[in-house]
Amino acid sequence: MNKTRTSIVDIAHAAGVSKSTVSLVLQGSPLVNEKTREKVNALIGDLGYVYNRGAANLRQSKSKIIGIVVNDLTNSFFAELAVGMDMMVQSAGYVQFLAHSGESVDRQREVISSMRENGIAGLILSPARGTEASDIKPLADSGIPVVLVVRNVPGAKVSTLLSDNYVGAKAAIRHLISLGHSRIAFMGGFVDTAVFGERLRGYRDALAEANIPLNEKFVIHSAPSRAGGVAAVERMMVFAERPTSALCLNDAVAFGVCDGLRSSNIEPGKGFGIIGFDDVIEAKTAVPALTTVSVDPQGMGQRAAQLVLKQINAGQTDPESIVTSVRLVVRQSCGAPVKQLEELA
Amino acid sequence: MNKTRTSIVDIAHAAGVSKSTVSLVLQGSPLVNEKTREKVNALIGDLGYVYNRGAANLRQSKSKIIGIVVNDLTNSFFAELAVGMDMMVQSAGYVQFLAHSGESVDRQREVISSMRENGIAGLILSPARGTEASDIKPLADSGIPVVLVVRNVPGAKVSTLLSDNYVGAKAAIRHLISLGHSRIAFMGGFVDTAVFGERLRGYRDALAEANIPLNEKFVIHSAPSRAGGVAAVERMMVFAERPTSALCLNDAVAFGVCDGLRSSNIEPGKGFGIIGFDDVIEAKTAVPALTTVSVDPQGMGQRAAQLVLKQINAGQTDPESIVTSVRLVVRQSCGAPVKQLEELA
DNA sequence: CTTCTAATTTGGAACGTTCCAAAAAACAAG
DNA sequence: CTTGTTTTTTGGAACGTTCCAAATTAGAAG
Repeated sequence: MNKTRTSIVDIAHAAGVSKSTVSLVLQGSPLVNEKTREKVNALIGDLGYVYNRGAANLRQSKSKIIGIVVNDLTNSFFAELAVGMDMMVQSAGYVQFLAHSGESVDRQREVISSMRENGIAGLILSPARGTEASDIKPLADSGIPVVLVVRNVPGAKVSTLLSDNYVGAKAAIRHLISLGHSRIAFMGGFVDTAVFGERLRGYRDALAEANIPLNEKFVIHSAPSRAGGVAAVERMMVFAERPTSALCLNDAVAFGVCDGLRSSNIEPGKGFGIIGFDDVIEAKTAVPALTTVSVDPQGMGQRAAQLVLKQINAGQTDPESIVTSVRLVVRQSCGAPVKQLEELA
Repeated sequence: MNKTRTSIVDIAHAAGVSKSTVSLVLQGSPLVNEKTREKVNALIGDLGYVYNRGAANLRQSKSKIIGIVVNDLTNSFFAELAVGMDMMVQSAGYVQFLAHSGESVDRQREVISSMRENGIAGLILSPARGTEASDIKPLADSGIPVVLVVRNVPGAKVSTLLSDNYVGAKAAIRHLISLGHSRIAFMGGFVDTAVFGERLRGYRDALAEANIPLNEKFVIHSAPSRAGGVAAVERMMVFAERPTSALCLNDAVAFGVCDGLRSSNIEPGKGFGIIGFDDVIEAKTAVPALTTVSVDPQGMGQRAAQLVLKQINAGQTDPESIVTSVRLVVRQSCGAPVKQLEELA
């Protein structure tokens, strides 16, 4: 309703002091007299003053905004990641521009440039598939800290926070082997992503380690989604010699694989061992409970936020690469005889 | 790296014109000569100038930022809602502060006030449980359009966009009755939310309509989550006379109910009919595919964004209340003999 | 070459804050 | 009552834009 919002000079005038004094009060400076501080604070409440952070940012040429771009919010792994970041960011007194790129690099570019115009202090990016170093370069060059999370971008000279995909996949396969499986599939994912490559490498090496020959047909590509899992099973069913278990690219695929098996009257966890990757919240409550490589997305989000906040505060520091450890959580879907926990470094 | 980012006066100087002219170019004004426009645009590219929207906002005392607060991003219904909003907001040339309240009113209050300091043009709020009208009042009073989505807040004099929970629930129960069920449960949800109340009312009325007496025990409260669905089934299993089907508060609960039934060796869709509410993406691909009341969260998000954008552009308008229609999507989980589609107004 | 009009450009004030150097006030000591 | 010291307060410039009224330039007509 108010034509013009009340500003610092309005309350200064009302309190009979200068705007500088009010500013000092706002910043909690110890320089002001206790009496004036109280008077000013009272007026602030009465007049319904709201601080204009934009103006402050302009003057100080810095901001309290962190940009976050996530490739797919509807995937609960990334949603949890976002929630973790949110927690950290808010409690550090920052706010976030949180955007969803929907795996579109164009969209992502637009969003990043819009964030740039709005003056972000740092950016956390879970890049869309096909993101190139040049998409991030201008931002990074202008001195804004950038943290890449979950997926790496080849050639980008910025900080990264990735999970240990190789070790996780290897541990999962070892576990399946220890349960007596030898025909083990790898399901889901597109070949052009780094995550897929690393997990596949873990799969291969673990098989090699156990002298199990690799059957290329057992690497079944599909969309990294629930629907993709269903599709992968359909593809598998026509094989003459079928796998008896599978490591899935992620939990979404694993759930899809369960769905697909049921459609073919195979009971997941009994007739076929399944291991996922990520450990989203539903993994625990699903039936059968999903054996999976836990990545702790929420914790990862928090760490990413911490990292970017650290870099903002430190001015400019060198890019840092963190690999977060990962652990296999054994539940029912792999058909393990007993419930047991295996920890990894 | 640059000590100070290049501003409008830098390019003005380089181009040998005044800052006003550059500003005109930036705004795409038809007043500037084609030659100067080109020269300026070239320099903008060369010098790596980035527009400072904050400064512009300060001058014009308006902003291109929309605040969005969602109670639970890890619930895929709300995640999709957020994605829908995101699409609309971005394509209107706005950016969004998207925050997650985690069902905490305190958190929500903090977040809203922080958004206010940062100068949002409008707010879309999917309120945390227990939100009161007073939490929104100051914002609305200061003339910032607020749209409440999914959940209403009693006493708040702002626009709302809600789905037709009553009609949807009624349709679902009618369908179960038409399949021959008479012992129908209502599962999931806490009694203090409006959504729960409306859906429950639809359940009651549909039963009354068919002269089926209401068994209070068949209304089984639980958390509105997958885990809550599992819990509800456990509670149900001890009944002497058990329901043969259930309407669930939402899809998450419905999936949990499926999980719970399987644990008790009941095949969802065969031994027990299940209907969800929301129609999240996984509903279609799950096994059995979930019969559910489709709310189209993404579309709802888009409409909410449109509404708030409309109000921003229109200056101040009266609060508007929209109820979005809803339709029953019949799939496998209700045990329907044939696949059929029933449309509602 | 004037004069008139249309097209283009331009200084400065303003937006709401912070920062700085300096002024004013309060207090202490001589 | 000085003088010195400490505490508190204060104008104005600055941040990067937009807006306005006014100035300048270009073009047309006489």
